[in-house]
Amino acid sequence: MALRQDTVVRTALRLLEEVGLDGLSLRRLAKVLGVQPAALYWHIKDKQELLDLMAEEMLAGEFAALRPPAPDEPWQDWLRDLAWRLRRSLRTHRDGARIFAGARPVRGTLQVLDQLAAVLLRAGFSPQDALRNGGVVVGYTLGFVLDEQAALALAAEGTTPEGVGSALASGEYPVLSEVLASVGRPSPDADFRHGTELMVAGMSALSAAAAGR
Amino acid sequence: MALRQDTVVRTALRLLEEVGLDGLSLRRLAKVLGVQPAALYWHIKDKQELLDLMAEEMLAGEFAALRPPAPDEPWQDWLRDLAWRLRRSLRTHRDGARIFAGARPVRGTLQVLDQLAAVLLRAGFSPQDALRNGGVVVGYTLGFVLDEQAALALAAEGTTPEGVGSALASGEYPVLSEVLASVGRPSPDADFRHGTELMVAGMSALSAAAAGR
DNA sequence: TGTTCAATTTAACGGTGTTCAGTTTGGCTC
DNA sequence: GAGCCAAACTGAACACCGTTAAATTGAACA
Repeated sequence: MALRQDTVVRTALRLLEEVGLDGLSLRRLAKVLGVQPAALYWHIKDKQELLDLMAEEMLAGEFAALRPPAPDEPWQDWLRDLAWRLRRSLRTHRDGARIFAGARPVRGTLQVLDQLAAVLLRAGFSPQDALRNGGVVVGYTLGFVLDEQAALALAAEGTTPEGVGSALASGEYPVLSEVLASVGRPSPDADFRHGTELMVAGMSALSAAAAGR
Repeated sequence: MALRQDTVVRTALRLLEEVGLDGLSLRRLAKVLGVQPAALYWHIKDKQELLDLMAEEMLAGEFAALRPPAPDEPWQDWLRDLAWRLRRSLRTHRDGARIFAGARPVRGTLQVLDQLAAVLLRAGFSPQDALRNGGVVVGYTLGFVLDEQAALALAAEGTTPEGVGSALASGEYPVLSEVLASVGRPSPDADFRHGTELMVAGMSALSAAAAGR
């Protein structure tokens, strides 16, 4: 039974879940596939290409049916939804954000940016602002999930023993530790919601300022 | 003459400029230092620890004298300045954003977050919002420079031959290509300025909404 | 039945992070 | 100055890694 590229990619994504990005090697992947390492090079050019394809596959899951906004749907709602989809597709694979960050611009990304630009244009933004606002959404979401998964990996390997805990307890960051204590353990979902609201509000405010001038 | 940790770190940063993150190996670093590879392990625990220290050193340059806001300085100005400093410190080293993204939370980051929280608190934000808004600034900036340097690396290795050019020309992304054509080559500085303005406007809008309720 | 060609194996090359037992070296005390 | 001790480094090895080239399988087709 011949191997196909997409089974290689899908298996790589499954293996990723077990071993993480740093543990993902072509030799290990080959072993899982029951094949010699060199055989992979028939299906992919590079390890980098494999990572690119993995990034694309990650997006494909969530954006396969990326609907354009319903006729009566406010652009704000559509944009929030897109940000959440993007976050989810990065989050559903271990180290997903790191892979995405290291991948060459993928078909999936371009498609997302394309739709993003289209919707924002129709919402009345200038081409320039449509492009930039789209970039803000993607950039922020990537940065957010990157932090999120870094914290997750840190917690997984040992309760962040000296990294953050003792640094905070050391009293070197008085405001931060007090704020953290008064707020309680933050909820990533709520934090991200805050971020999306912030962006939507910012876009409205900026375009209103431009229009009123 | 004995080696010291900070010469190791500084030399690593210099070497990084030549070879990039993917080309940075301990053996190569050892050769530059005129030392056997194993000697490095006297000064650092891990390659990861070296990367963490490099991330810290990167921030140290720009934030060594991070001034609190002047008494009469609006928080918006101070915040814009901080975002620009952060971006600059990531940009001044090749692959800086990737290193920062892969590093454990560093003293420098915590210090930045601490000051950020302090300033936003004084500006009248709730502890919760101060924390979240700080996270937005850091997350967005990281995501932005990540994209920026990825594009830079891509351009450096060969005019992005099939990656983006042909994909755009293929007509699969009509809106995006038209917008790109009409806008012209975007300026990263102007784009980032747009992002910071967006965030500042968003923060004001959100807190006004909360206050007026 | 013989040929072609996609798909894979075998074998190797040079490089990587990391460990460990031994050796040098510089500064301190006696 | 002699002796010591710990810090700093060497030498050699281990187990991996990505990647390449040539040789080999195996099935479809003429």
